[in-house]
Amino acid sequence: MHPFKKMDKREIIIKSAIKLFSAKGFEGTSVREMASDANVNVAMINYYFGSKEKLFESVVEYRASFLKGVIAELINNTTLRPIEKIDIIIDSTIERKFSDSSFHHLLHRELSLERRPQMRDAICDILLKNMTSVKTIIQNGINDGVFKPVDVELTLTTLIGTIHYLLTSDTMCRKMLGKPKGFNPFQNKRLKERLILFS
Amino acid sequence: MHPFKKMDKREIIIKSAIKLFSAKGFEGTSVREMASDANVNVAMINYYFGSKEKLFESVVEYRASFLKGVIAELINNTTLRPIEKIDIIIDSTIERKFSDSSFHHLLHRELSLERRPQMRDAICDILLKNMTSVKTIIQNGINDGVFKPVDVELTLTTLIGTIHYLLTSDTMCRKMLGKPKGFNPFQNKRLKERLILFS
DNA sequence: TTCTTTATTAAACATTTGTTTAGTTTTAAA
DNA sequence: TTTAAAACTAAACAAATGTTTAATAAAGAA
Repeated sequence: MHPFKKMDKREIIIKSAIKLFSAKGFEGTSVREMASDANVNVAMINYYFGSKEKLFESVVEYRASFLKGVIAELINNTTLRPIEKIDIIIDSTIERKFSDSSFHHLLHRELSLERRPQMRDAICDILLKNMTSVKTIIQNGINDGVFKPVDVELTLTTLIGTIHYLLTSDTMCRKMLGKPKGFNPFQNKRLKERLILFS
Repeated sequence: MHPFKKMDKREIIIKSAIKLFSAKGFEGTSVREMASDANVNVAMINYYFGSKEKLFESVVEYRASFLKGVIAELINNTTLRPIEKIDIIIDSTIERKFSDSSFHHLLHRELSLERRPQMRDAICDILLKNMTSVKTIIQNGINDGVFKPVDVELTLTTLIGTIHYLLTSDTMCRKMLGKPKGFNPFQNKRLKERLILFS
């Protein structure tokens, strides 16, 4: 459609979109806000992306392909022990999600809305892919007798659920743990070790 | 402001607001939608509530005072064992949240938005009250030597996080567990028992 | 009844929304 | 340099938004 397009402004717009969508939600952000944040004419958004919805899809696409490489490598790795693999996955998941928690919020907020179901399913499938991979690693650990024969799905759900909850409800968590604003619960070694114990 | 107001239509509007806000978010829902859903003139919303934001506040207020009684009773109860109290709390929390999961979504979606910070803090404090109570129950169990001396805050966070996650990401969870749409993970006895084990 | 307050309505209001148009500048290959 | 595609702009567009207004209907007390 735009075979000779420059990528600069496209990417600038996407980055502004990530920032504003994350902070204000889909309907809460106007194309004019995003345009001015990106120092770009309003019409550029429709020029590059076609519509606001398409821009959102591009945002998800832009961010979606970051973590999958880590897991893919670990699956085929035979030198690392299963528990070490889980450790790495937890580490990188936590680090990445926390370093951009507003995007994490955006994702799960849109995931919970009834509008735009095709978008929700697309996001779902992307996340599900990584989960299935982690499931394989845990299952391998069980088969090798390294892990206790736990309920794999529930273990995984508990694991992700805890991380997810700590991120989405950080305000509440901070209050509950009596920590000041800006406190990163995942920098707490003890907490991470306890999370790992569940596997 | 409205000393002789009838409560009928007010409540009808609030119920429509809960439904639509839950499904479409704050900005995603128009006052006209809510008015027509409640079979009420658009102006009635501003007449009764003053503004769309005030209506939202009323919605939160309307729903906020439902569960706190259960926990308050359990705190003073001396016949039930701590583990039984936790069981009851988990049961009622799960049942209530799942029976109206769309409201749960609404709450945590608005909790994650940066706009309307005073509203977010109000919601936070309400939820925090119940949590602190549960914390007390767990702590009592530890002091009496019934529970292992676990990390109370983290245990609680894990507990709530898992429930929260199962609710907010039900679509994904269902896919992960390979269950059909409409499957209620909390009807699964085994899952509930496992959750209780964490305490 | 009369009279004042409350409830309700349809219409208009001013903004903001996403999108398009029509025109201009830039770019780069021929 | 010429030329055609791409990048970009300011302005206008139609639709939807939250809110207000002005008027009327209903209700209840005097």
